[in-house]
Amino acid sequence: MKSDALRGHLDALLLATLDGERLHGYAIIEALQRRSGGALDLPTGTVYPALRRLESAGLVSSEWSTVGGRQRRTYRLTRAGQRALAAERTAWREFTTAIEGVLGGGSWPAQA
Amino acid sequence: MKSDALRGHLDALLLATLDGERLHGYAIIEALQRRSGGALDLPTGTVYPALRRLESAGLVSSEWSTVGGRQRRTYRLTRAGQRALAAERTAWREFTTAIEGVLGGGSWPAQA
DNA sequence: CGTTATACGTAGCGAGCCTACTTAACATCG
DNA sequence: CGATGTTAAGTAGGCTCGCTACGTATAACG
Repeated sequence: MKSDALRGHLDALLLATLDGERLHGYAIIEALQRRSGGALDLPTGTVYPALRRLESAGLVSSEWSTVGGRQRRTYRLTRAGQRALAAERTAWREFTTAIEGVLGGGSWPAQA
Repeated sequence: MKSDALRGHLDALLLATLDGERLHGYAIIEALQRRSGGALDLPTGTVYPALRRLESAGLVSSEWSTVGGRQRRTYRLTRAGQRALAAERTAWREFTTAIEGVLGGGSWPAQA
């Protein structure tokens, strides 16, 4: 998978991963792998800064917890994050509809 | 529509637009608007350089034709371009499957 | 004690789309 | 005939954002 295909959709992925559960960064990466059937394998250098961005945008919040001596920063969605997630899902549907309108028919059977 | 959502999918759009018909740049932009239901309104500064890239990659070829004194560069898919389009369509399906695996269920009903 | 896995993080690069601009022919209106 | 608008093609430069390449630290395992 081309890596710039993700452009503009990363936030939606992260928000969706945190929908309904609290996870720390490393676990988010693993959850993305699992849910995408192995297609998404995001490097830490992609995910951690993105989580920071989301936090400073007020869409997620985080807490430090020390588990077995290791520091883990656990994230969860804020109220605004849940709203943003809903908006992202709508935007995703509009986006795929637009692209598939073009990719779709190929020779394009006019109005159908 | 966020403009960077397009990132990495523009080539697929252009190739698909040229699938089965020969168009010049301006007409490609109009065709994209039409087929996407108005959602895609790409500026010339996006489309023209992209077409040049595709041409130097051997995926499209172009011919100058002078219509009423105006120069029009008409593009069409090459054989390699048709193969690339098929690959792009497959990649698109994989991409959306991956994203929807994450966005999809929300609280994620495990295996279904 | 060395290596691997877990876990977090930053600096800087690069691809690629967009903004802003330029050029040019023709049509229409005043 | 000059001005304005439409069709048509193009380039230069900027900016965003994910990625590569690092660096840090603890625990587990041999």
